[in-house]
Amino acid sequence: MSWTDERIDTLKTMWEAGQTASQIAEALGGVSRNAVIGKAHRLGLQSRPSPVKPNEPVAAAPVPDVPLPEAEPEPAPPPVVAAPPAPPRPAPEPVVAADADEDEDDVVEDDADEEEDEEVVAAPKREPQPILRSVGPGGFVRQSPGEQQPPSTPAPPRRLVPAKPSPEIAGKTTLLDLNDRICKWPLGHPGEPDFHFCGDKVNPGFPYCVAHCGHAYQAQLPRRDRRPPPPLPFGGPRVR
DNA sequence: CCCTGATTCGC
DNA sequence: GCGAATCAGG
Repeated sequence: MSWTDERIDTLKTMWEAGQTASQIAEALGGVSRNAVIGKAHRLGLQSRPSPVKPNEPVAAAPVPDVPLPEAEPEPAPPPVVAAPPAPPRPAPEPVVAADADEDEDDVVEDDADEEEDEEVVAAPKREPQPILRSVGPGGFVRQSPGEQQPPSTPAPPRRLVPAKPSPEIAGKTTLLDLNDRICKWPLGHPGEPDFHFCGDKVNPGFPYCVAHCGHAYQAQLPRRDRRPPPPLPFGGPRVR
């Protein structure tokens, strides 16, 4: 694979959106995580908080010694005397109940008021899905060599709550929502306000849902009668 | 172990 | 320019 404008655009967009190199590589397809990172750097994309990167080299000139004769009234540091510090901070007790002490006399009528009792479930850890042999709309059959992950426990019936992105993009599948099991087919163009992804369940084994697999994977037709308008994931060349 | 990004270096 | 190999932190 080569770095076409589209692919670079995708890389930039996703990188800036905070996607991991692995995710980007997977979305792009045909490239490794390293390739993505390498390219990102060559493009001059700013590195995001990486695990291995404490801080700047030695920058800070070890400011000489500022004796500060009469410095500020430094609160007496704990005179080390084996004084078992305060173990305070009892249980923070994750309170949810707003008022329980004051306002004992609540009105006794509205209890049907079910606010969003968000049950924040940890980030959707991506876990392999049971691979199901699938057949694309065009009748193609995926015959992957030796890359079929073994089945694993299906995700438990958890209710995922979106981290509440921006109001206008609510309901849309954004870059941040991408994972292994939703259709990554792009709708719109990166950078545009309503750019989002299909978001349907993927055709197992593919990055797109069944419908979009139909667009992405075309049966090879004789050159003579091949359709010009190609798939162009991620919007393809910007048309404005 | 897994993950992450950074860097190096042969191509 | 590219990306595998390697490194190193979490």
